[in-house]
Amino acid sequence: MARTRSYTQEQVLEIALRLADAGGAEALTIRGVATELGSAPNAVYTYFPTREALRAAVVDHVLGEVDLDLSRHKDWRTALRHLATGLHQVLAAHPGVVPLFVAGPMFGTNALASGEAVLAVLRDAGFTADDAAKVLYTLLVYTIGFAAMDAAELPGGPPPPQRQRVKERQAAFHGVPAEDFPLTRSAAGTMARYITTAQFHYGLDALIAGLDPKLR
Amino acid sequence: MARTRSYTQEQVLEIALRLADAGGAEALTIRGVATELGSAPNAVYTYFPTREALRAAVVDHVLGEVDLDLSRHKDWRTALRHLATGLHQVLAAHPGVVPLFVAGPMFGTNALASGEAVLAVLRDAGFTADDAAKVLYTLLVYTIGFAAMDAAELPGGPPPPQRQRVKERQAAFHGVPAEDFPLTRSAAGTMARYITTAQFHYGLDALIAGLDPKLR
DNA sequence: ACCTGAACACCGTTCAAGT
DNA sequence: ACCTGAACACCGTTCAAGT
Repeated sequence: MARTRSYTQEQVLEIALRLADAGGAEALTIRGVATELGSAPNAVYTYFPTREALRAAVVDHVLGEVDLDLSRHKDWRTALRHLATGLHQVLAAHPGVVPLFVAGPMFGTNALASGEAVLAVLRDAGFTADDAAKVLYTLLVYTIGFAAMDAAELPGGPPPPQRQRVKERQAAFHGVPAEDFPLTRSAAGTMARYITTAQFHYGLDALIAGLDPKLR
Repeated sequence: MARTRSYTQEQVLEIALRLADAGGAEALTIRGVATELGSAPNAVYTYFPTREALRAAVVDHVLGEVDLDLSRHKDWRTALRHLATGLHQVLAAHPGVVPLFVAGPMFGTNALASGEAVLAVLRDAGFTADDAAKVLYTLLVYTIGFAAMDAAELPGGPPPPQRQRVKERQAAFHGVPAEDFPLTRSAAGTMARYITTAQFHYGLDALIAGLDPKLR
């Protein structure tokens, strides 16, 4: 007989996100979700056909946390900065989900909506459709790339405060032999700060500045 | 009694790289290496203490394929472009290793050597040590980020020719509903080409151009 | 239509034992 | 010092069966 689902897709999604937040990307498993659900592992396949489908859905779910209203900004630079900053913040808050972002979404509803919003801003600013798309992807590569390299060194669980991480990294760079790598060693302080939002904005500002001459 | 190793670390490393090239990052497993070695799984721990250590060693091994001699370039822009292009090519040739690059190396011999080379070029060009390090990281984030998003959509095995991949992507973007996402849909041709070296250079050129005003 | 039990073919890692 | 056998605690996924 027809029976009703015990859970909604949304509920399963939120459990998956909680697992990733608590234990990193590796903790987001079918069996882990099943345990949280109190069901057998294969019951999860009622809601998502594969582990990859579940992961893609989590990505688009998290992307929904980013503010996509770019219409209020008067120029494209501010709009791009706003979107990249918002995405950066959401990714930094969910480091366990970041590795999944690298693989996509591309075709999730929120992914398409955010892309469409950026393309509209760039069209209004006079970019060709071709240039607009290239600019959009460049921005995503930098933002997701930055978050991915940041998240990769975290163990799982809620991210420790930036101050503490910088301190630990400083200790690590202190171990680099000054005889062999003098320039690296003397830049240890800066390198320890690679994970900060200041470093993120350094690169972001350079990128946006450099995209400028592409405008007709 | 003391017995000699059956293999060198180098040989184990090359087996691991071959596994990643043939089957993607997921195929680079301790047990897979053991099978290739014709040994029990735990024999691999004679050569590397953990799976993570093996993966980090593979990353630095692959990084050794990149040409790090930047001294012959007359300006820093050309030097940066040369390094990024070389890294891009090596990463494109080993998509299965790219996910491991996101996690580091940072402290491998080749990683430190390449960083030191870039810092020297930027110092000679008049950058402060602080700016030089920031520029270096921005370049790495973009290059590794681009390769990671590229590699993520590949199944494992030798990468198919770019033409074929673009064609497949074009079909996928053709499925986006034009009523809801008209701008995305009309940029489908450009988006299908996100994986090309032309797209890589578009963003790279913008980035290098934008880093310019940071110079004193 | 949804869920369970049981199994298959995998993982990384550890421990005690052999040479 | 190096390697093996055996085990532990995991994976994703499939198949047949129950309600």
